[in-house]
Amino acid sequence: MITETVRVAVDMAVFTVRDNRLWILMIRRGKTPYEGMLALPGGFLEPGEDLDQAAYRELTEETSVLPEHMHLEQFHSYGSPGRDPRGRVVAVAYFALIPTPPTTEAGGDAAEVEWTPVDDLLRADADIAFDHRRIVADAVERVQAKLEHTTVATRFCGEIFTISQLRQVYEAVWDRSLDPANFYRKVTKIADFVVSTGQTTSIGGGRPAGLYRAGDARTLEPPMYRPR
Amino acid sequence: MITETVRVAVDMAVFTVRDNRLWILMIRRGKTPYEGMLALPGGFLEPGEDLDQAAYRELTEETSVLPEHMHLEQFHSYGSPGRDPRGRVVAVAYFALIPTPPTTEAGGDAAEVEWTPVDDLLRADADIAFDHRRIVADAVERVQAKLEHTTVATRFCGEIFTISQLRQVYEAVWDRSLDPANFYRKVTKIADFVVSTGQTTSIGGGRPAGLYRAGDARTLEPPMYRPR
DNA sequence: TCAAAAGTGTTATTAGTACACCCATGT
DNA sequence: ACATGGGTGTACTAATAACACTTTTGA
Repeated sequence: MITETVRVAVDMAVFTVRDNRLWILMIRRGKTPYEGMLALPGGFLEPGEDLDQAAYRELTEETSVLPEHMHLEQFHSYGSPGRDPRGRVVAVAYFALIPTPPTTEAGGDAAEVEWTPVDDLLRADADIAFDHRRIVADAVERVQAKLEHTTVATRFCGEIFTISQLRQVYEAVWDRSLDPANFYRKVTKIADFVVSTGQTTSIGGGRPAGLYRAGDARTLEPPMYRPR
Repeated sequence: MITETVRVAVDMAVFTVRDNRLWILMIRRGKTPYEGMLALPGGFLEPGEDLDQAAYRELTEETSVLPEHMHLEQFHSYGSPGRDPRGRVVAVAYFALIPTPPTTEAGGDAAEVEWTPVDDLLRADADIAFDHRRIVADAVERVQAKLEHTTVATRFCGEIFTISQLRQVYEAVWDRSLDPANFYRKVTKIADFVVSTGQTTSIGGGRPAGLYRAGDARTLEPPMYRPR
């Protein structure tokens, strides 16, 4: 049988929500190929390492976020023969959801890290390396679907948040505006999605909002269907 | 940097529906490791080959089914360091949905091919090689979810089918019984899910059933939510 | 007092569920 | 005639959407 050297890489699509928009962490490439273009952070699988471990390692090389405050999930693998001009690379792609505001750590390449609004990035004019435009688009779709029947939206918020902030997460990811009243009722009625802390906050005018933290539920019962 | 030889394999979870049950195609292993145990069909990625191409090649080595009558989709990759005792193997797993009754082709290993009901296979007593029990379980979950908002259930039927046969597919995959009357109305109301051929059939007693073929829709609007 | 955001009430519409009942065939 | 599955009617229930309205703060 003919053999071919294949390398396995892990590519990360790291998302956060800020200013009512969905942002993704990209790297400005400093060397060929695709020098000067935007690419997803990532790296090669190391000996003895699980895929999930590699993804977590790559994530912590770029950001400082505790495991319990984020969501990390594999979503697709990419292996077209020509996807990397340097050789045969199969990329296992992950997405991560982290709270806002994220702190970008000085990990050697820190100066090249760029947070970018996803909608801007996916418009045709952005220069994106490799097949990473497709990977980003796939990741966004997966995250949108994930918010419908899981509780991962809370991973975009900090430990404590208001229902309004949670709604802004849904609005940013789905790119749709939602009725605040109906959203409030639905979210607070779902068992163990959010739990009240009893405290209130008064940032940004208006009646103070109740403060909540993420509950123990991992799936939404019933789901939050996005409007069509 | 330390390098390690990694091989990329494609593993296939091939499903069909027969006798109101979901079946999966497994291989009885003829050599070590895991000799005599059941494993998913699969093989290594070949030079210059895309992942989807490799999956399709593996599928046609085991079954004879035309691309337009099946559904083939990647769902997860598995890369634990110890998952294959022969060395480092990252497996990209696909599921395929093919019509019933499937014809198993004589592909050299034909004698070792075994169609197995999924529920039997996942009961604890079955001997399954590698991490393939987990892969099968993941595949089943993905297929169940897929039937909710896509039209792939029609890939289990032949070119022409009755609404009742389509319902039996849903019942087998979801392992739940559905109300025939409500199912009929819902399915026929969704635009381009199924289209009537104008013909009827009279297999198995009772009033003859209308015959339908799959429509052009790929997503279900509205979705078919499985009962909780 | 006014603007603004939080949260509650109310109603109309729609989707889902249960099940009675008629239809069209083979035996 | 009767059993069998195909297909229609209909009433009940639950989820959704729209929006008026009250509450509680800062300015």
